[in-house]
Amino acid sequence: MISTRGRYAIRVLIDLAENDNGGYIPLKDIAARQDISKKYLEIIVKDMVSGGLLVGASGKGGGYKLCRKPEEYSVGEILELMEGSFATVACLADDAAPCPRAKECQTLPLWEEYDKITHDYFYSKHLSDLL
Amino acid sequence: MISTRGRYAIRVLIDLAENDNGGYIPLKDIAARQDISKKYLEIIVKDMVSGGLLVGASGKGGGYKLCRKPEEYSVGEILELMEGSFATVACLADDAAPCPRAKECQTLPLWEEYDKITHDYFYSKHLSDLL
DNA sequence: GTATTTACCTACTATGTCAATAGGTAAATA
DNA sequence: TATTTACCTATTGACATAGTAGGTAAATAC
Repeated sequence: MISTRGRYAIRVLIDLAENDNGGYIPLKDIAARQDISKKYLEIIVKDMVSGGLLVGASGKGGGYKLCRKPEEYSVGEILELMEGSFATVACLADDAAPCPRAKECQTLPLWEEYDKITHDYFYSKHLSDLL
Repeated sequence: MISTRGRYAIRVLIDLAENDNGGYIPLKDIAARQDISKKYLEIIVKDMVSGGLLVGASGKGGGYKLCRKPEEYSVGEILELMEGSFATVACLADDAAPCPRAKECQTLPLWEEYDKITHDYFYSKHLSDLL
């Protein structure tokens, strides 16, 4: 299940793309337009900055703006950054302990194929497709 | 993320299919072979019986057995029963309150398409494919 | 008809994650 | 100097997950 972290991140990027005026856009405005708690968005946006999805500037006239063109953001990259990974079962998560049953596990290929479908779908979609 | 409820349910069905001897198989044996807590499996298996995935019989010689042929179980049906639904975002869950933003939401089609891909994938796979 | 084996039932619990909130400090501009 | 903004640390309530504990009811074997 994709959480608010990933979903809100995408909405922030859409908002920034559609309200782009060349300068920085204050989080207050984004939060108001998107009807999301500004305080909660701060946490999410902070991770987006450190993850290289956008840049921030403090002080008057500050705010956030995109650091790439919308077609250069894949949805998969955004979700993977915000959700950790989109592994659909625990044993395929990035930080999972190696499963001792993996070799003979009859369900593993099912999850692996689904993970691949998921990966391919979200990496084929870009921010520009959502505008 | 698919939880142990759905994953263990599939493993129980695989175990029953592969150890089918025409009669009932005690949960104790399934739990031992699959290395899953029998107590926890009781909860899962109970829901599988009430959901029509298998039948149980009490007493000596009792246990569980499949009530259909393996090719008549779709993975999608199993997961949907055990996980509630496999909606990938909260606003598409079966019990979700209608989202006031749905009409103008620019991300909704992204999630809807992914939900459809997920649905189609899991309903195309059957227990017989996993044996 | 008693002992044994099995399913089936209700309740409880530890742990972790999610979705925030609270209350600040630092930086940049007017 | 005042204002606006990002940025930082800590805390919280609600809920889900993955179990555990301790029983009762049903069916068969002897």
